[in-house]
Amino acid sequence: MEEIDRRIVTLLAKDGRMSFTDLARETGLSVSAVHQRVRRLEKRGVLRGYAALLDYDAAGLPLTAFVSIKPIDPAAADDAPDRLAHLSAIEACHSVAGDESYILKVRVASPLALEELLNQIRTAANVSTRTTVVLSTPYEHRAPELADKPSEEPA
Amino acid sequence: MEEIDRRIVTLLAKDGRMSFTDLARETGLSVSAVHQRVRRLEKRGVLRGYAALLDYDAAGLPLTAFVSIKPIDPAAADDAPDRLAHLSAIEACHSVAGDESYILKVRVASPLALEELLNQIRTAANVSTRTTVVLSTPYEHRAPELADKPSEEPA
DNA sequence: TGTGAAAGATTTCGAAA
DNA sequence: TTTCGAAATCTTTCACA
Repeated sequence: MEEIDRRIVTLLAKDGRMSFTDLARETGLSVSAVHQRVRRLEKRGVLRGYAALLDYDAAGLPLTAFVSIKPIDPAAADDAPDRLAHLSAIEACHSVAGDESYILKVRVASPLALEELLNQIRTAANVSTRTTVVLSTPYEHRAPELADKPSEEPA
Repeated sequence: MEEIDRRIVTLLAKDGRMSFTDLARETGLSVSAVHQRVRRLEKRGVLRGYAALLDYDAAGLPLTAFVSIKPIDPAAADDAPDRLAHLSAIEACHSVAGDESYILKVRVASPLALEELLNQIRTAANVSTRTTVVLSTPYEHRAPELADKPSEEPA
C-alpha cells in the first residue's frame, strides 16, 4: 500500500462519509482516480466497511463493560465466539493471551440487563466470567496514524 | 427518540454510507424527512460521526492489545487521558471500576512498537501497566440492537 | 494508473401544509 | 414534522493517454 492509499484510508477512517470530490482535492488526484483506489481498497479488504459512531448514552445503552471469559471445561472445543455471536449486546470478541481466553466488549441498558447478559454468556458458552464495568470513556474510535510500510505483501 | 429514529440510527450503524434515498425507502419516509431527522440526530449528538472500518493487518497495525493502567502515585491528580491523548496508537481510553483505573485499547505495528508504546505510556502518565495481547478478533464493531425506550429525556 | 467529460443519482434547501 | 420540487453536488462509468 502506498502513500496515497494510506492517505485515503486515513481520511476515510476520520470521516467515513467524505465525498470522492473532497478525497480528490485532499489527495491531489482526479475524482475518478480516487474512486478507483477506494474501490480497490474495498475489494482488497483494507476498507472493511463504514459505520456511524453512536452516542451510546443517547441510544439507550449507557452501560459498557469488558467481560473476560474462561472455559469451565478446558478440554471442550473452543467455539465460544460462535456460541455468543447471537447476543447482539456483544459488540466485540477478542481472543487474548493470558489467563482468560476471550475479552468481550458489551453494551447494555442497565445493571439488570448486564446481569441477564452475563447469565446468557455463561450458559451459552459454558464459561466463567469476570466483568470490568466502564465508568466513563474519555475517548474511543480514534483514527490510527498509518505508518510508512503497512503490509508490503504482494497481491 | 422514537421508533423511526432508532431505525435510522440502526441502519447507519450498519452502513455508515447508506444514502438518504435508501434510508427513505427503508423507513417509508420521504428523502427530505429522513434527511432532516439525520441532521437532527447529528446535532443532538446521537450520531457522533462516521468512520471507515479498517483491516488493521492490511493497514500495517497487526498487533492489538488492551493496556490496563494504575497510577504509581495514587495521590496525584488523575489526568491520564489527557496525558496520553497525543499517543495515536491509543484507539480508546475507558475509565473503569476495579483494581486499575483505565483500560486502553492500542494498535501497533509490532512487539517492538508495543514495548516502546508501553514505555511512553508509563512515563507520560506515571502509571504502571498490565498488557493483554489480542491474538485474533472473531468480531468487532458489531452494530447494537436499539431497544424500546432509548433515552426518553426531554429536549 | 491516470484524466476529463457526461449521464444519472443524490443532497440540500426553501416554501407550503 | 412532513412533503414537493428544483438547483447544486456527487457518483459512476467511459474512452483514451
